[in-house]
Amino acid sequence: MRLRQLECFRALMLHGTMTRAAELLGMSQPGISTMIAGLEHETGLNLFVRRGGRLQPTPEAKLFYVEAARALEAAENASRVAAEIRSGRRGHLAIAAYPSISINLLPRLLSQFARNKPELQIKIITRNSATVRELISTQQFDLAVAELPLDYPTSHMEVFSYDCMCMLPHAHPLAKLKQITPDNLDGVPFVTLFRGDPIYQQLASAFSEYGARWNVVAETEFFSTACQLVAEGRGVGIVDPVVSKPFTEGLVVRPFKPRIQYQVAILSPTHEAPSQVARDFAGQLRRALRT
Amino acid sequence: MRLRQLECFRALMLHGTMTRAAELLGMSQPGISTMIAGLEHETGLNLFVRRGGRLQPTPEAKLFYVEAARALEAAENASRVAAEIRSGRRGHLAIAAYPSISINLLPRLLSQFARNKPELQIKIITRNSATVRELISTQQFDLAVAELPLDYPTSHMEVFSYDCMCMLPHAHPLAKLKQITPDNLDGVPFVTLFRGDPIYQQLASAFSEYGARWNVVAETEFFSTACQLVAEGRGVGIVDPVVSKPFTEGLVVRPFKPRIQYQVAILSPTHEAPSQVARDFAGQLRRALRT
DNA sequence: ATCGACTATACGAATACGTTATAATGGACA
DNA sequence: TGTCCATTATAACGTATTCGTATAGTCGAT
Repeated sequence: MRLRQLECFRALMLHGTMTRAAELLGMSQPGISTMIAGLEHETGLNLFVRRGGRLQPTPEAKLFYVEAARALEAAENASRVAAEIRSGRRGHLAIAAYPSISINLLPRLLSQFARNKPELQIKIITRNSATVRELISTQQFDLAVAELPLDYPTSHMEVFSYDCMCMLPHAHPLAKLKQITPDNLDGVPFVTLFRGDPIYQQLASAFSEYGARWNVVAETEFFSTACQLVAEGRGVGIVDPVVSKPFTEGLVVRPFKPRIQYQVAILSPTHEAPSQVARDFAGQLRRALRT
Repeated sequence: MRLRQLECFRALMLHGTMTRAAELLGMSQPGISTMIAGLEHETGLNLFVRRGGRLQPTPEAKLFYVEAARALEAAENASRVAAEIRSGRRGHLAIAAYPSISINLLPRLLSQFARNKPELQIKIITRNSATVRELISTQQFDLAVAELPLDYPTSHMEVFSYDCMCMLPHAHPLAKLKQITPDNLDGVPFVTLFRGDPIYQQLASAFSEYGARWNVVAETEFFSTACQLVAEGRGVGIVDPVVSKPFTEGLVVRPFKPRIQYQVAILSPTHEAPSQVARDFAGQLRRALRT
């Protein structure tokens, strides 16, 4: 039993004559005739009685039609779903990300990506970078974004490195400088990430290298929190130029020397091949993180 | 998208390798390979990644599989239903019949016919012969059984004629005769059908022809009722030899002269072709009525 | 009787299907 | 490292299916 036969059968049942069914399916009348003959032969049912040169569906045809239509619809549905999957309109996209990126950049990118994809199920789970690393290794997510370094390296990792910028409140006197160095900040109230963070360590050695006093007045977990403190005038601070950009609105941002490196990475599952949607979105994410 | 492709896809998803899928479907491995390649090409989906010379289903394949399996099952179901229809295991059989036949013979035949046909829906509607005639002309039934004559003739009518027999209570003195004539029954209490019935008229002229006194002590609507009265010893009567046979158990039945003719007919819908089940059962019925 | 609308059959070309033979790939193991 | 084993992919080829055109047959209506 072939789908084409069922299609012809349905058209014939719906339109009464082979000639019209043929028009509808864009094929010739003899084509329909042979299709129907084949279907009758294969099913062993007399689907039509030829009376007066016309076809009349038998009771068997009416019974069979119900199932035939159902099967056709299921096949057509499968086709449609294939198209949806292909175009990324259907599928699921579970992303694990560390907090800073999942607050603003990720949802912004995702909602743009999901436009025109009504059947796409999106999940964002926010965890610290270590947990993200674990989640992706247990294949629970299609894509993950974590800060480096990770406890142990992963294959399928795409790294993005940034040089952190110095951020100052709007009317800060140092805003006139093109570039900030630790000696400019000697004794200036400073908002930084926590002691355990690589950023903290890099800053500490930068200040000691320049022989400047690092006056830490606040430690935060995220850049976004630090940005808010700086905006409130609590001090100056340091921030990455891309992921945290949305939080530096209204602040003055200047290059910082020496280089304070901040790295994030896009991680993919190792054992399972990533889905097309995941690859597509990874592309979007890559473009955004490269900027 | 062809069903065969979906079949191969399913087998491959379920069994992991093309080689095993091929075995399962009774075809060669290259056959599966080209089928899958065709499916991937037509749907535009990368269903499998070739890694390490093995196939690994992509997330897209898993999504698509759900719909593919559904479509396949629907098609297989249609096939199965076709087989059921063909063998008469599925369908409906609505029969209109006049009372005498629908009391015993029809249900007996039907239940025998419906054995091994679990999905066959049976309907028996009992009406007098005139109503039966109308029901069948309005195409409400697949088959009808009515007594003749009908008010107006119908095409697709198969007539069965019987010579009525005389029935006597068990120990009746006339039981010793091989054949009964009206003069044997001169003045004998007689149970007959109603005055409007052709049987009544035939009996009346038979008795008058033989110059015998017809002593009608009871009029009934059905032969079956008459039989019961005769069994109770209320009198003798007349009965058809086939349809009413089940009711003459324990009675003495003898040929009657002159011929009292009783006719029934199997009627088929005129406008619509009868279903295969209807034709099949008509055959059973014909055999039973001919006996 | 002829026309019009329809279905069935014959035949040929393109496509699909499924086979065998064979190449290519990669993992396991000595 | 090389060899064996299991797997997938490709090529070549015969057969079946599909669908077109041409044409014949059938029936009802005018």
